[in-house]
Amino acid sequence: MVEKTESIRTSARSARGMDALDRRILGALSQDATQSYAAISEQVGLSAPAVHERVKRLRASGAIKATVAQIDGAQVGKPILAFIHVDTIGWGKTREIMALEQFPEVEEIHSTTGDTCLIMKVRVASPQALEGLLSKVYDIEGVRGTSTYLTLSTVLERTAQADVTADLESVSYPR
Amino acid sequence: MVEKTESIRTSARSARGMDALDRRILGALSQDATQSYAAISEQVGLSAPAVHERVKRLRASGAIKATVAQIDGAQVGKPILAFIHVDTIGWGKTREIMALEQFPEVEEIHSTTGDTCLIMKVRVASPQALEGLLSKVYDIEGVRGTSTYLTLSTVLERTAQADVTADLESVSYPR
DNA sequence: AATCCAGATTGAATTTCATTCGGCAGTTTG
DNA sequence: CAAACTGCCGAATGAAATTCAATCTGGATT
Repeated sequence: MVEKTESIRTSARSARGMDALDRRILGALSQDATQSYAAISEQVGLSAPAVHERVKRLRASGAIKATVAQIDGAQVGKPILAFIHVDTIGWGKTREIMALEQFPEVEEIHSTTGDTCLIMKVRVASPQALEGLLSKVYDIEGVRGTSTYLTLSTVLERTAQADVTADLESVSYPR
Repeated sequence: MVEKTESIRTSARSARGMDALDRRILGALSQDATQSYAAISEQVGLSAPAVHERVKRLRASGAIKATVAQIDGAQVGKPILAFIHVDTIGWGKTREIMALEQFPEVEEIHSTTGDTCLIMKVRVASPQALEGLLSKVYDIEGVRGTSTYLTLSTVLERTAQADVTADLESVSYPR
């Protein structure tokens, strides 16, 4: 019986949805993850242990994928940010694409619609490094061509994703 | 005399460069910023207060731009990730581009080279939301046209930037 | 060449914070 | 209607961040 209740409890917990308080917590953490649970609890109107419990759940469910430090690329010797569009023939070549993960210069790889099938976001130290990276891409079988867009300036860059403005009125403040 | 020494001290501190230990600390924090200074100190071969001192400096210098939680877009109701290329006529229209920052769906805006002048990374809840966003872009004066690339799957997504492999041998371990 | 000075590191001390525990209210289930 | 479960709060505990004084090292000045 004990095992049965535990399994039911677990499934009920994982099936639980996300409410406005969770989204507000995510919004706070997506802007500054260094603030204490006490500070967040004041913003969302909960106690610190309650916030901690929810954050733990959000981590377990994968809603919070990771907590990381954002590094200024220019200060670590990689001032060049570029987007590379890769034109590929057919599919099933993802194994070789995966090999690009070995290069720390590659920050993102997305499979997309459109005439170009792959979009890469790379950050390199020099034009030579970019050239070397492009040659590696060309070596991949099935790559028809590439288009590179050098970033001249970054106007906006943020990670905030939780939309808080939707249901603020549904938040219940205690006391 | 006293004032002179102080000014020299300040300038010397801010002009201080970044060594291999700083890069290793950045590498650790860019992968997981929740780990304690004690854990990082074991990785880099320093004491915990020394690591803390360096991290504080890295924050002040801007090398660590922020520490944020990475949110799973799909779990917060925004499953659609897309890149929008904006073709603009001339320049000086950045004021109106800045207005796009008001939309939480817009995560990044880069001014780039190539036939398209602007690359945007957006995360929206629905095709309708994407359509609404595109109509806002079209309303901006000087926008000639746009190209949208829907992300089918994200192969790689990371923030690690500090290159550690470069100068490991130059790291000096105390004692 | 020797002395002095600035910066960095260390280990200990302090304080803040994360984490756990018991108890209670609201809600759902049987 | 009762029982159980979920989620919250307040207090307590443990660990971690943060500060401090003292020491060491490297470099510049005299």
